[in-house]
Amino acid sequence: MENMNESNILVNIYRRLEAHFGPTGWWPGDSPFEVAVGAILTQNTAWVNVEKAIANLKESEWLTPELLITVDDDALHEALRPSGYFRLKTVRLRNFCRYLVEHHGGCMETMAKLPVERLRLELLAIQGIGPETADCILLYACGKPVFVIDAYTRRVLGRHGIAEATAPYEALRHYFEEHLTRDEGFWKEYHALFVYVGKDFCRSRARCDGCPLRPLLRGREPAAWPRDP
DNA sequence: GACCAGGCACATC
DNA sequence: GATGTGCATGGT
Repeated sequence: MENMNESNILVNIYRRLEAHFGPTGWWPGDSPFEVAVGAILTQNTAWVNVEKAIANLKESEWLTPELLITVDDDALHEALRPSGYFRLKTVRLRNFCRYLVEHHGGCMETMAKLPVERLRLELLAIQGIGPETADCILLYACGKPVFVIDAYTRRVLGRHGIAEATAPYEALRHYFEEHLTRDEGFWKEYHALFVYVGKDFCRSRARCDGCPLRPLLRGREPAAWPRDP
């Protein structure tokens, strides 16, 4: 944290968001495995639809890596249908489950014992798991200190001129990781709060009223209303 | 009826 | 390296 000014700005942003939204308790889920499943199913999908798919998996008692690998194709399609992209997500979910079973005996806690850098590379090597999904699994399912970047994060950064919203994923991740105290509980909440403020206030110019970041960031906002990266 | 939602892989230029 | 497209459903 060599640049204390930058760190202070980010901490102040967090305080504003935390004061406005309160604790988010992210990520919702009854187990690390369920969190990982949710991370895959929520790709480009509203969470409310993911909940329906996860409820289907629980109802069918398929919410284990071993069973998700072996259940019937059509049956899994139907279970995942509410979360969209169901053919794609059937494949992606199974890719992750096969990795978990073959490399860690199907145990998330065993997987989480790997060093974060190595585990991140292994997750990224799975077809269907990109940087955001990998980091959600690392942070919320494994408790690893990685800062998740998503479309909402970029939107908030762009709207308020906090950082270069179109910067590469890794550049933004490192920006937060270098300027914030390394604390996975803190980072879990911070990412969730970016999603909340991005949804409620940064979606359009018309929704800016009452944004908890406006009093703090006035003067730092870009002259032009940026488009989503 | 367009647009968006807690992305990713792949093709093409 | 940037840009475009397919993937699917449900809410606004």
